Amino acid sequence: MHEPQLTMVSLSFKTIPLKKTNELAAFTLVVNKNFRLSSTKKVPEHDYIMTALSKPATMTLPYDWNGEMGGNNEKVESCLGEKHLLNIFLKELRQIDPDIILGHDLLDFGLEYILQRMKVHSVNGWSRLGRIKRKDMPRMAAQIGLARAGHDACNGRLVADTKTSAMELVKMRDYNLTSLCEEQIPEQLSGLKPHFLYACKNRKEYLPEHIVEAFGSSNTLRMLLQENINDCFRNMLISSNIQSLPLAVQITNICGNILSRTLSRGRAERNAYLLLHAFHKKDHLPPPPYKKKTVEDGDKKGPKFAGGMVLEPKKGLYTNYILLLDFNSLYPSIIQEYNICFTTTAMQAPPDLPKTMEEGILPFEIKKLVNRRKEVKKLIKNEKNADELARLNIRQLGLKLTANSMYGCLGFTASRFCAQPLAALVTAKGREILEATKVFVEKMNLEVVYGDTDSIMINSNSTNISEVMKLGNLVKKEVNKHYRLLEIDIDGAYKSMLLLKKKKYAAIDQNGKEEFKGLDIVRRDWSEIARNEGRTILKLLLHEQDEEEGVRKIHEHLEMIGTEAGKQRI
DNA sequence: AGCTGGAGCGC
DNA sequence: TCTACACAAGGCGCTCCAGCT
Repeated sequence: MHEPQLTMVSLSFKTIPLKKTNELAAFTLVVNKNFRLSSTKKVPEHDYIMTALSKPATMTLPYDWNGEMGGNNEKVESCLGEKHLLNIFLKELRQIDPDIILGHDLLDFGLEYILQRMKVHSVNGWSRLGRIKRKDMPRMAAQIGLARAGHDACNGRLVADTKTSAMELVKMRDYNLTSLCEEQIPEQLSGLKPHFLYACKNRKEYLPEHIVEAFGSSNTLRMLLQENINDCFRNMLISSNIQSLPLAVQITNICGNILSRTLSRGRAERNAYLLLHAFHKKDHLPPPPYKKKTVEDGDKKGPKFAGGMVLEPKKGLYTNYILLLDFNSLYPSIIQEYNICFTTTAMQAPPDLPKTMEEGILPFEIKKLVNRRKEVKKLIKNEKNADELARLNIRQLGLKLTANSMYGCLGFTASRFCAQPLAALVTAKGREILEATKVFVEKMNLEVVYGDTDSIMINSNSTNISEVMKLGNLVKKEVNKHYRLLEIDIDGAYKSMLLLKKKKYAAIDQNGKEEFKGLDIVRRDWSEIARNEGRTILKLLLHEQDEEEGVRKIHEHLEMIGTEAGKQRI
């Protein structure tokens, strides 16, 4: 089917303090009338920009304000006050009639806020936010403790929220717009001017008092509005960099759910749709929807069943190669290997393996996802066209994410298909497999130094990488003999490793790449200096093959830090 | 000294 | 046809720290 051309607006706005709340002071809409949801293009396109500014209740506009941005003919629509501004906003929205609204933190804040301001001024046309004419506003957070009314009001349009999408797709410390710009806007992009990209990457944060100050002169006001315009482009750049829209389309195609919900809600609902379709197709009655039996049942803190196994680490500094093996997609594989399903397995504790030979619906669906991904990967190998390659890559990612989220949803009490006995059975088999692998590897006269859930680390007692890989291949071959489709693979080899505790280690791999896991230096609750110095010291230790020499260098470095700190230079 | 609860990681 | 209700939401394992008895 031909993909439709859609209209997208990127929305950004600024507010200014007013009594106990904030008043809407300005907004920008960047409009693109040729947007394609599946496009993997990295350079955003737009047709025009529209900016409007109001004279806030507590402010005056600069005496020489002429409503112009200067330079490139960008006009600013100047309004008499907030209500006027809101009406202009609705008028524009009506004219543009966007299919997609893009912005940062729109779902949990932005849209709700705008709706709230419309309510304050009793703005009549509020339902123009969406595509259904409505009389009564949906109830808002202040009334019922929820912040989804703004989204609800945008019915008929997709809301693409860079914060929500980034939280799902990329691991970061903070998801505020400034951090997203730093980390998710590329250094360079052919087709975009470097200085513009640089400006987008380095966002200027406006605190409420800075916004007030910006109204002091035409120049500073123009700078404020320019930043607001840039925020629109920033969101476009971030969105295309994390590819949240094409990925959402893929996931929605895979699961058969609703696109707007892929963009706004959690993963359990997508899984539920996939399974409901699967049950229906097989003409099989799905299990009754899971309902929490008691309040404690769902809300009680703490684990409801046992999870993965963590092997006791043999602590220490290793300067031989440590071989790293792990099972490919352990939990999805276990579901297939043992035919674990609602239709095959008794819901009981302790759980027991199914006796039936008939393939369950859950393993069948996972198998389909895995096989489809294999097909896509095959295509990727032979594809030369960059656009098509990007599209295929998104597709395989969607398939992988969907397969991997199945187990999580089995254990999730709010899921339609919550089945904790099944989740418990999956993890029980996982523990059994890891333990058996450890015992088996030790029987090969090899030393297992650590392992977590699906991985195992073996001391190779060798400093020769090709020898180590040979050993790895041997272990892999032997372990894989035990299973029908479960598969262990070589993940790499650590040239040196400092193993401190469960889930805490530092290492350098065969290619010189550093890995720091769980240590204080990767935790944000430690000061920057402690993290940096810890890192420096670990590098000294790991890169220095001679332990004594490493320790000497560390002492030297710490002396230096102590002296510098004493002089208050740090 | 020992507990509990949470934050923030790893998988 | 109208009103009230509630809409959020992958899992567990392992330190480590603060706060308490």
